[in-house]
Amino acid sequence: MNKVRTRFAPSPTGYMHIGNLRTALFTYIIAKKNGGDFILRIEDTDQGRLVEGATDVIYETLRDCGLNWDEGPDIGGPVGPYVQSERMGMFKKYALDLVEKGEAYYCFCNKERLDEVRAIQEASGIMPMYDRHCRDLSKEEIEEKLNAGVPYIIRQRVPKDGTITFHDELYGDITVECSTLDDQVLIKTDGMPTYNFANVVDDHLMGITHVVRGNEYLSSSPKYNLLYNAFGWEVPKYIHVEHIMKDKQHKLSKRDGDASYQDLMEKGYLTEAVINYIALLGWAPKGEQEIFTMDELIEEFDINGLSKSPAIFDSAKLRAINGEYIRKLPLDEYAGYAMPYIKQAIKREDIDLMEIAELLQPRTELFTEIPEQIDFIDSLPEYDNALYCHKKMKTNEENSLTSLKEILPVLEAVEDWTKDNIHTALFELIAKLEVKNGIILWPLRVAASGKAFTPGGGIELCVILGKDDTIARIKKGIEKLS
RNA sequence: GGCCCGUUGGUCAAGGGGUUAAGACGACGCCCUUUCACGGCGUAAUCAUGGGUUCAAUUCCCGUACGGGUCACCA
Repeated sequence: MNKVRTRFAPSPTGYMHIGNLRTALFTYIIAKKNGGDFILRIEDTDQGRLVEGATDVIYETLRDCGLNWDEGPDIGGPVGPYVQSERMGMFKKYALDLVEKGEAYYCFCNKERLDEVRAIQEASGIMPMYDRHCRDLSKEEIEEKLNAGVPYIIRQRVPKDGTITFHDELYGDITVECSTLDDQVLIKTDGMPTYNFANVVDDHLMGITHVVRGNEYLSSSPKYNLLYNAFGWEVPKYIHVEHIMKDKQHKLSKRDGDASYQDLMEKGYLTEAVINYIALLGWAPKGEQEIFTMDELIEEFDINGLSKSPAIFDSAKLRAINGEYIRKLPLDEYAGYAMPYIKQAIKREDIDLMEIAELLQPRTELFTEIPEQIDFIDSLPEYDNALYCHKKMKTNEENSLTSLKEILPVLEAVEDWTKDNIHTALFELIAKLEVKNGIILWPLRVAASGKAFTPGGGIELCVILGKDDTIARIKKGIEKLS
């Protein structure tokens, strides 16, 4: 049995769409699961879309994600070149070979005639298709036009009737009528191959055994098969994967700023979490485990778990997975990611940032949200007295005022401002007053932060803010409530 | 429009002729906790629809609706 070889063949657009990344992931996993090779081929023949530095985006993203290729433009390999623009010269002879076999033919129709034919077809409501005007030209006619230098293209000679069946590993056998298939162009007027033709030839020449690609190619697969058959080449295994959608109707799109790997990185997601999440989008593991390392994914992956319908991208789920990854991080590593965001919100210098990081870690789902979580530390925000009212704590503005007044002298009396000492002092107060913890601690939190939700409780806030600031904020609270 | 593919809770989805139709996220409730979060425990679903086939269909077949894809000398 041949060694498994898969390929990822992106166009360098300067942008790594999340759907493409997922295709790359599955492609990589299928190769590795079978002990095979993962090949990177850059399809850069669309001059119109060429973007400076775009290939680097592909390299960086793939490397970040751990999708390391065994052969590719930068590292070479036995079946290079791996950049499609450098392969352009080699296709014509394969097309000529097909002409020789009667599987393809010269077509001398010019653009004008083609447009005309199409216009008529559209007007009469039939599917636009080449009318096969040049399909049966005699040898002499062809000779003559060739000698006269008439521009030509080469078209595939699709059978006029009968059916063609191809097999997809996920969808099974799919059969279509040959009569619905166009005599597609293989070689263009400029002598260059069309995408579909180049793809078939490249995949064969590179020994690709499993073609993993987006579902949009499902419809053109019959033509691919016809081509493989015409050459007498072995057809690779096809695995068509469904799209990732924004909602039921719309694909994830560039303009919404949430469709690329880079977008997600900017939003504060971890690479591992993104990979883990997109693996789960449109693929279901056998067991109940959901968090996977790359090695585990390779181990667990099974084509049968792939979904045949589009999946909607759910950022809430991604957040949750991201949070899980963040919580598992060792504190120093967490701090490495979080510190820039912490520093963004905290400018005062009497704060122990590491302590903040520790408090923040179990409460972080997105690094980018850190600043707003801790913006109360530098300066107490304006807040509404309504915050003092908490039904479960049974607090209201009145008893909060009383509590703050009780708290003030107690905290002022704390000499050594440590968590333990503050804790002891406050709980002695709670015992003395014979009230529930929340009666004292909820007002304290609100007065200290001006927020209902904070990293850490009232006591932690006291420690972070320091004695002077804490006292000042309590006084402010008393003032507001009076 | 022709052709191809699909349709299980708000989302990702398991399952696949007889089941209490998994699990996760989200939501809600409770417990734990000095609040939030974390953690723990719960609650919520006539499997798009109409016909068959069958003792029995969410699972098989056909139609309908809805959604997606594709119909270039673009990749």
